[in-house]
Formats: sequence, structure tokens, C-alpha cells
Amino acid sequence: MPELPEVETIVRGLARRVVADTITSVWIGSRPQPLKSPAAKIARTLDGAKIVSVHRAGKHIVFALERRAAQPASTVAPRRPAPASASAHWVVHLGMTGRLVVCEPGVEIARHTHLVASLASGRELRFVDPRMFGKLSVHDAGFDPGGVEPLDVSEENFVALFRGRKTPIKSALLNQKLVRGVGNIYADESLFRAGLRPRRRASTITRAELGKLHESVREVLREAIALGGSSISDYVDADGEEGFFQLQHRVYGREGEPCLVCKAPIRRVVLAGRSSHYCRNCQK
DNA sequence: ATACCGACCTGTCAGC
DNA sequence: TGCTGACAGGTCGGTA
Repeated sequence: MPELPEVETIVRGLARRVVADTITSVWIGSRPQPLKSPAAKIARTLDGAKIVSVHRAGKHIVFALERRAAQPASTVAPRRPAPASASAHWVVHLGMTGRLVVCEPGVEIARHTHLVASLASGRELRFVDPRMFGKLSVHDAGFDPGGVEPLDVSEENFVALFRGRKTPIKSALLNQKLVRGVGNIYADESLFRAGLRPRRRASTITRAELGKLHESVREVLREAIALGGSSISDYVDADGEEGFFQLQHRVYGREGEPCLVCKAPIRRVVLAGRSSHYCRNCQK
């Protein structure tokens, strides 16, 4: 479901609600599919941890946790040093249908709830994911999913990613090891704005066109974040609010409808197993 | 290296 | 009303 703008919106909402809160207990469901670390390790890492920050890395949500180290057994410590603490990261990928919700404990547990973290503030943070394409993991060291952040990368570094690649440009954009956070909707929308067909081989794209693509990707992502992401069927952010960028889609989901620039019908083809939408006139 | 495909899962919606 | 198939925002692994 969520791509970079949706994850960014969710992260901002979560940060408002749970930063500085402490996890007081953890319940994990019986379905192993979403768990990419052992359940016991996830529970052990989360339980008692303070949430220091929430941020986004590509489509991943990263909770920075701080755990107080076990108190020394000695009781007489007149001048105790600052309490030792250990840091860890809880990483959530929402897959297609994952949601993180913060709610009161009394709220009915939704179907397909896989994790519930009780918070010291009295609320609960829940992970719900019907299709179970989402992933939960914990990491003692830092977490780096690879790829560059499209909103941070320079034009020069962006252009270099595609040099010499024969793969279709859309496949390259979807490759999270190159650019992280761009998914099917924003790939199609960016390529439309850049005037590039999805199947165009990356290696045949000129420097100027790649510069335009760099600009288009960033523009689309920034506009989508400003509107809270795209709500196609059931996406809502951490506050339960829908996004509005779907109203700005120029090609995605518009098969057969007239191009907003030239009126030619928008085409839909399948590329790498994904629906791909483009205008034959406006994209080369 | 690359490209296509199915697999992983459940839910929804259109069409018959 | 109910069945069937297509499709869905994402990734991964196998095979040519």
C-alpha cells in the first residue's frame, strides 16, 4: 500500500504520538509471516524500551529505542554514573496493507492484528496487516536499507545511478537498492512528468532527461507529502486521515481516460508484473 | 547483469 | 445470491 509519501505521513503522525513514550508490554500474534526477527527477540527488545524517535528510511519506519541497562546488583552506590543504556531499532515495513495505529486499549482488536505494544501513557501501538506482506524486525546496530533517499540525493548522484543500465527506467526506479521509497504510483507519475515511457531503457536516456526525471521524482513526492499521500482504497495515516494526492494523479489509475495534456487515452501495460500507465504522445 | 514469472497472503469488486 | 477471476500501494527467489 504505502510508498514514500504515505510512509512519511504516517511517520510524522506517529512521532507526534509516541516519541518519549515507553513500551510497557508487548503482545505478538501467532502468525510468523510478518516477523523477520524471532518473536522472542522482538518482544525482549521492545519491552521496557523508550521510543526516542521515529523516522523513515525509504518505505521503512524506524523506531529508535533506548533501553535502560539492568541495574547493578550493588545497592550502595553513592555516586552512581549516568545510567547505562543500550540503543536498538525497531523497523517496520508496511508491505501492501500494513498499518500502525495508536489507540486506546478499549478499542476492539482489528482482524489481522499481529502486534500490540502497550505504552506507559496508557495507549496502545498496534500493527495490523491483512496480507502479511509487511515486516517487523529489530536491530541492535544501525539500520540501512540501501539506496539513496530521492528527496536528499543530488542531481549528479541521481543521474549516476542509471548510467549504463539496460533495464527499463521504471524497473530501475522501483529498485529499492538504487532509489528507496518510490513505488508503482509515484514511478508512473514521475515518468509522466519527465516525459519518459516506462519501458525506456535507462542507458538510452540523455543526461538532460535524467536531470528532468530527478526533478520530477522530487516534485511528485513533495506534492504528495504535502497532501498526505494517496488514498486508493484503504490507506489512512496514523491519525486515521485519508490522503488527497490521488486527486492529482495524472496517469496512475487513469487507463482509457484522456491525457490531461494532449487528450490521448492513457495506456496501461504490464511491466515487471506491475500495472504501468503512460501517455503515448507525451512520453518518449 | 537482466527480465520475466510465480510466490507470498487476504480482501474487494466486476461480471456472469 | 453466489461463484470466479482479476486486481491491489511490495518484495523475493528461481529460471532462462
